Amino acid sequence: MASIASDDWEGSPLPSMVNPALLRDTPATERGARRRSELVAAARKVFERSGYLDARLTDITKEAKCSTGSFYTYFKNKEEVFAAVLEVAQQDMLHPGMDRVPDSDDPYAVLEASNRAYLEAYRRNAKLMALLEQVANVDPTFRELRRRRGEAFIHRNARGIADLQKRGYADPDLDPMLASRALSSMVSRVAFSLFARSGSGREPVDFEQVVFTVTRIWANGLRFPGHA
Amino acid sequence: MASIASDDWEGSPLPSMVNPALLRDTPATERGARRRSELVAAARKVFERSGYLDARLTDITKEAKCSTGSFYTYFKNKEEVFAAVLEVAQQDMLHPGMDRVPDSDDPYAVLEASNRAYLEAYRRNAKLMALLEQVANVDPTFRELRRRRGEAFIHRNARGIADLQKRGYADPDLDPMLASRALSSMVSRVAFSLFARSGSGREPVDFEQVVFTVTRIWANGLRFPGHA
Amino acid sequence: MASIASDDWEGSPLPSMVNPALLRDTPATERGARRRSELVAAARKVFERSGYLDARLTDITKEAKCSTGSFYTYFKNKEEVFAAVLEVAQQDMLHPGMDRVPDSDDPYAVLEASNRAYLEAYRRNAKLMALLEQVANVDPTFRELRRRRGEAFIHRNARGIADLQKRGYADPDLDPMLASRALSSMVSRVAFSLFARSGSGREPVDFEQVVFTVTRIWANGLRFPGHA
Amino acid sequence: MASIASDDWEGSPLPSMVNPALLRDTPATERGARRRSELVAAARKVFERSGYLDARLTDITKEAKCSTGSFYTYFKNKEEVFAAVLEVAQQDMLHPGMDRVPDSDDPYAVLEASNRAYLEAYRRNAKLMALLEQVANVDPTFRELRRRRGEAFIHRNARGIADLQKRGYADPDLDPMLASRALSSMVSRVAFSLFARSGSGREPVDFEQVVFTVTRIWANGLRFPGHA
DNA sequence: GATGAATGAGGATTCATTCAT
DNA sequence: CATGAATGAATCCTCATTCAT
Repeated sequence: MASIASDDWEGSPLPSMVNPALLRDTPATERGARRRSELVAAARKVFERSGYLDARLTDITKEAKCSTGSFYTYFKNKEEVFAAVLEVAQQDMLHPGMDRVPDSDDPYAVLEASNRAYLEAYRRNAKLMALLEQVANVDPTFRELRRRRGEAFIHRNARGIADLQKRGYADPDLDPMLASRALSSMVSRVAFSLFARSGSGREPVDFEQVVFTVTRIWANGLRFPGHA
Repeated sequence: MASIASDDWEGSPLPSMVNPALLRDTPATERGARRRSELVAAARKVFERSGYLDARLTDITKEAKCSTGSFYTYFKNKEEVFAAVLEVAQQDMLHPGMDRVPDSDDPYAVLEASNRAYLEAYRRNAKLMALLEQVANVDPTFRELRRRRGEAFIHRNARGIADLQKRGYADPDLDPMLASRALSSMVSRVAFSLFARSGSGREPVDFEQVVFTVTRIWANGLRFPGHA
Repeated sequence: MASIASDDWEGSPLPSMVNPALLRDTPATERGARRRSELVAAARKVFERSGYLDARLTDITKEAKCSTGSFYTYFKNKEEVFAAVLEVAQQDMLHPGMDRVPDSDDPYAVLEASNRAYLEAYRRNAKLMALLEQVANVDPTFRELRRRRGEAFIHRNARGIADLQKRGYADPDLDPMLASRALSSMVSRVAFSLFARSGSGREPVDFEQVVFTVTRIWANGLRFPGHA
Repeated sequence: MASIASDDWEGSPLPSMVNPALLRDTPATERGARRRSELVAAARKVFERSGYLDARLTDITKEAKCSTGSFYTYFKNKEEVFAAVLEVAQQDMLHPGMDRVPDSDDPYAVLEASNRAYLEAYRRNAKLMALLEQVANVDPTFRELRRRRGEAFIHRNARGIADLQKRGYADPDLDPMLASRALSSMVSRVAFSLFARSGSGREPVDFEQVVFTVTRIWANGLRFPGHA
């Protein structure tokens, strides 16, 4: 039970996070590769600054100091650059500290480490996650992407829960799938509301306490044994 | 502890769900009132069909069988009709079955009734909720509206949790505010993912089981006593 | 046998020459109708001046002294204005002098009158015909339009030829359909090459001689009797 | 009277069908020659597939498996490749069976053989002919090319007709030039409408019957003697 | 000679909002 | 109050051609 959030895609088991149909061939020359990177970086900057909808293609090219045409050498449209931005971000979101998770027998410890890793990654990429949320609510392609990712997590966590139930470590009355959906949603949503939202007057939260809280509720919720 | 979800606005304590600044005076004549209603109904239909962004004002006037100009007699812009649509929907979202909630001493029963009422209302207005989600991610006004509503719920539920803790009915190690945020998020997000998303291949869920699951996890999560 | 040309649409039996799908509703107000007419007139002028491909929508609106947006109030795109231009032109192309055709028993006289009427109409609308030729070679919609018109004529003339054959007035060895195609093509193509082409160094032709020639060849070709 | 169609260029008396100004020097190396051929072949394929206007230069280079830059080594622009394509096609259009035409005294036999040869060549190169038609209606250079060719044919055939008239074999009332224009147009246009148009629901025609029909009408039209 | 990345002018189209009738 | 025509700023995208490598 190493991943814990739904509606998200951290720890994706797939080689590429985004629909490969949205990605085209790698540039042939090195100059091309460099230019492409510049565009992706510029796009991320612009997206994070202005949001997906308000980002104009010319903003991106201006930021990348290149012509409009060059943009179209590498991407078909805004959707496609955004996919590329996500693709790059995936490197960072990919269980970066998962190795630190003790493969111990203590389900609580595993859960906590897992949650911490997830929340850290989320916080690091908060703006991008907010962006994804925005885009998913606007572009069917990314809505579907988000949905599929979420379901994958829910299924994975559901298997973990079923396993715990079998071993007598979790409330047997709960439907694993539904419980997984509820708990996974909880984590991802807490992350979103605490990190992703550009807080108007949001007071900073104690990160460790967030980890503790979601982990504790998760454990309690399933009735992990031995946590008086 | 009668309300349970965050990021949402069911059970709003405020007289009007939406920023009053967005609402203008009631039309003088009765014909005016009727025309306004027709426009709001048309707007809701169009919004639900096409989404907020893709809805054109002319779609709405066409649906309402009136002229473009008339629209501006009653609303300043898209934002304002959307506020009016929400305003109307609030009638239905407002704890419609809250009366049925037994004001018993059993926190579990109260919680379950509360969750059921929330989820029922959510399901009834699923399309509109999805819409609000979409708009909130696009229009700062509604983003702020959603945020404030959510925080209000979280605060209310947090008070309930603190109270239970005081009475020895809930895990004293949890921070009431954070726990509330987590659990409230869980419910609203489960509702969103099950009801609001136009599921491509979503299999229908057993509504009662959803109620049971979120309630059970909530109770477990807080360690309600006496639920073997 | 009153019509004689193929690949063309003079004397169309249909109420509207152009695909009705390309035409939208009539403007509601009179001002609208006027504006629409102005745009159609402007479009015709621009098309004849610059050709279909080189005509920019802004040229048309500039010529009509109205804004870009107004264009789109009445037409969806260039294709649609062009259809409207054709629609208007049809009034003039429609057997304008057909009444003068003596309904005599003399097939030759009928044929000659028919050819004269056709060629006159063609000459009057020469620029537009050249335009249609150009557009048909570029836009599938109009290619199909031209084809259907042409075939209609060929069929009609084929019936006339078959009738003459039955009455012993025409070479019985000829296949009516193929003969019709050949002769109809001849007339329309002669008209095109003499009138429609913006002649660089074209010397003017004697119109009556053209009428005589195509009629004579047509009659000879079918072996009308009695024309020593 | 060996050639019979106008608006076309079969049987060209000129060494090169296209304006020599459009053709540049032969490549020096053999590799260069091969590359050029590949480009021409690719261009023809692309033009026939997409039409002249929709053909992008990159489509051609992609088809030829070479770089954009290489294209410009051999051609100045689209116009120039198209000229090269025509140049190559000319080999095939050149009266390939003209030798088989019996140089008999029977004008009808000569005419029939000539028509057959023309129609065969047209059918073989149908797509290219449709293309030329398209380009001629768009590009002044090729419009002029087509016109000049057509006029050359008309003149040649007019001389033939005048000769027949002198020998008492043809209707003396006809103006040779106009009659030639009409009859030549007939043949080329029949060929175009039967072979060049990608027929939506075009039923296949009996080729020999086409030859017979146009020949018979031509002969009748001029009043060849002895064809009861 | 070959390559393919870079350029950027140019045109179509949308739709919220105004205002004359 | 109702109507619906008029407006035009604002962007996206194409693709022939050039030129550095």
